[in-house]
Amino acid sequence: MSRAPKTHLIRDTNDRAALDLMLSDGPVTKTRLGELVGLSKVTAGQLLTRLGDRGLVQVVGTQQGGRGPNAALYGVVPSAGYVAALHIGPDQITASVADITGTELATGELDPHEASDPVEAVRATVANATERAGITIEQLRCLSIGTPGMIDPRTGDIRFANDLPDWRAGVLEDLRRSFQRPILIENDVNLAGLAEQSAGATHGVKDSVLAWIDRGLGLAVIVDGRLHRGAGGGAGEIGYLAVPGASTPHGTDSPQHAAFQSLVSVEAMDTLARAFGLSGDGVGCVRSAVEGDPDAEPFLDELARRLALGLAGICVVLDPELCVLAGEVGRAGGEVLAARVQKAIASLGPNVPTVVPTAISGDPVLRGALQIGLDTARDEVFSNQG
Amino acid sequence: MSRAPKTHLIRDTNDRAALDLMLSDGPVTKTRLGELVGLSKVTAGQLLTRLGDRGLVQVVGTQQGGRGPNAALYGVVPSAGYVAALHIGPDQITASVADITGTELATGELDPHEASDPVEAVRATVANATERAGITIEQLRCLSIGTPGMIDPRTGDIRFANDLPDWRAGVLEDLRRSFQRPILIENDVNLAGLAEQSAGATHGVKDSVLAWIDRGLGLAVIVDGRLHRGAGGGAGEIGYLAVPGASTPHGTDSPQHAAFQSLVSVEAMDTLARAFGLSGDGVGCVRSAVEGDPDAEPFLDELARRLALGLAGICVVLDPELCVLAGEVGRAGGEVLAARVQKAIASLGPNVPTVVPTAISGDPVLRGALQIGLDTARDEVFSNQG
DNA sequence: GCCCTACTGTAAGGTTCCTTTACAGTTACC
DNA sequence: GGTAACTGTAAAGGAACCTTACAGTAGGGC
Repeated sequence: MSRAPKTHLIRDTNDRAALDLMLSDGPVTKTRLGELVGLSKVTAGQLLTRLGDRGLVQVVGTQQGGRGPNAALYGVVPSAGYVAALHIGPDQITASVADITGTELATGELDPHEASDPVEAVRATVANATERAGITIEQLRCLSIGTPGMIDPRTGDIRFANDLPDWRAGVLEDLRRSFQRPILIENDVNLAGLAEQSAGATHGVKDSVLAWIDRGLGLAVIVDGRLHRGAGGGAGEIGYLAVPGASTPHGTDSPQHAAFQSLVSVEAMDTLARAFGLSGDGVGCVRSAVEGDPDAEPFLDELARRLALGLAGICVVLDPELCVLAGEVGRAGGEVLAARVQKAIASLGPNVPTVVPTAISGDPVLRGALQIGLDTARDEVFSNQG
Repeated sequence: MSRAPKTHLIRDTNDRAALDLMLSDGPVTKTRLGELVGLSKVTAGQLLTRLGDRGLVQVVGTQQGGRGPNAALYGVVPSAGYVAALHIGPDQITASVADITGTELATGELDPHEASDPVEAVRATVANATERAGITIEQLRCLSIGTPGMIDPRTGDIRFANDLPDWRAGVLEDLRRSFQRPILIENDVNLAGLAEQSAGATHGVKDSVLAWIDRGLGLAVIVDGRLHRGAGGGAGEIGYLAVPGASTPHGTDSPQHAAFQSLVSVEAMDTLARAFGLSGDGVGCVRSAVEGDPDAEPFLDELARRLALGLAGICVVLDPELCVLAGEVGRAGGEVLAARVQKAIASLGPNVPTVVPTAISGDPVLRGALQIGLDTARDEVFSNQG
């Protein structure tokens, strides 16, 4: 350990606790801040003066009502820093810009086919969003990016993303060089899991999983309140999961033709719907079934059974408290599908989680990306090192 | 956050860091302690005086060599506390007594059929071990117990243990009443995983799993350096894992006839050995194969293939860095089996951990139980509350 | 054999950070 | 109009750590 003055540590900790508190609970008075952080009124006042001098907090109003003078309310200065978050999909790139308080200022979009390479695509989308937000790219403290594929947790770089041919190892370095600031790349499903945890169905739950059922299949694993990425960033790649009734997967081919992926996913469900004599695509049939169409009932049961086959294995390994169904299929299936999946899991093993549909509105991947971007931006802006 | 004097926290932290350091690195001088904990020589001296007054550390010798006066070496007082650890098996109960430094003083054994109930069995075995260690039961700060079955992480009580009919919910309460001190009950496979992590193959590894292949089948999941128990304590009950090629499990029957358990385990291997025309039991055949018997080769290959079918699913979900094969089969299979399992996993999915045999000698369950017992005893003895 | 260097261990004084106490000033309620 | 409850600041104090200083001890070089 460093021989550094250890007493600074406690002040830094208190400063950061106060900032986090103002971010989560909104503006507070000196006295209330002291109570919440565990400091005396006097020390809380000194703390706020200090943060005010650094330009991080300001008086944002006065508290009305109650006896005595109207206490000043202190809040975090929104312009202390900005972040940009992106969701990279095969056919669309979405960006969102927010200030340090987490307030979303503007969004931007781009068709990736319009850009020659990832760096150009990111730069164009971010430029679009920052312009609408009325800030410059230079004011961004951090860029966070959600993509399909596997990210190496050691380097933070992409290992491979099947659906995005241009996004391969080295992209991180290119982006860092181009933007000259922290860049975070994270798997899209993992980000959806983080979004669910910070503002959705798994909020406050220690151990949970989020199953992403869409074109691809994925799983976000939350253990003890933290996202588990795995040694090589491959945790949750359940498209490859061997499931009884599917053909045994082989090698590291695309999971499209392997295992769990062959049973569920949007494509597999289209096929399944036809097999049940239904018209329309799989997701449409899920919606019909949820809305009460009796013809689509057996189809929904079979879908629940298939999902349970894979999820039961996951529950046997992890025993999560909660299992969220997300992605287009999870959202379409809603409470009805979730209840059936839970029942089917119960028939397959001893560990039965509560199964629920996602509770995030909007794009959960973008939301999660914003989350991790804000986390690192705050670490940077609020730290006393700079 | 309590309004309590926050400044005590830093002193307590330093005291504890010093104690942990003396436990892991052995006796140290004042000056060296200061360097390692990050304190000045003066403060380190005050710290040691304080801990000496509390009877926790003492001078255990002097450092020879080097200039100047021979510095006094300070170490933790072994008699500051004792713990007992137990491993409950269907046919044998083993106990081990250690002092607060982790030095094992004595062991004891008992045939559980000699005792009328769990409390009696534990009391008799512990009495045996403490007597041999030259201490009394009253000197024990904590008892830790490893059993098969599921433990509820909320209450710490047993939910059920198929192999131990007398060990059921309520045992924890009975033991607490009888011994009037902290009692910890933990799943045996989880304890083996902890032992492996603190002194075995997964030492220093953040994400790992330990597969226990014996009469029963189990998995210890270590995520980010910490044991993952699951919401209901059911994480790692992989006997129920659905695996292609095994019959689909059903309900919460004993896993004996279900899924992964039906493919591997000592009994399944006996059957498998006969099917391959081998004489002797399954474990014996594993040993023969490892020692180079060509007739047993195909048997070992099939065993590795079966293990990989289940482990591949686990790797797809968790992507561990290391996978340990433990239990009687894992130990017998050694490096040879581990290498084949790793190769087989590589053919089944994208996440391939390093597969190794257990590196713990002796009873890993007892070792793990001692570990958690020492952890809580130290928390208690070293805390400043009492 | 002597001196220098490097180390131990303690004493004295200083810094940082937080706390309590005190008080002047402000507002709501009775 | 008085009292109670609150805000915000000033002054004094305590807890924990730090540096500096110094007396004393052991090894190494000449």
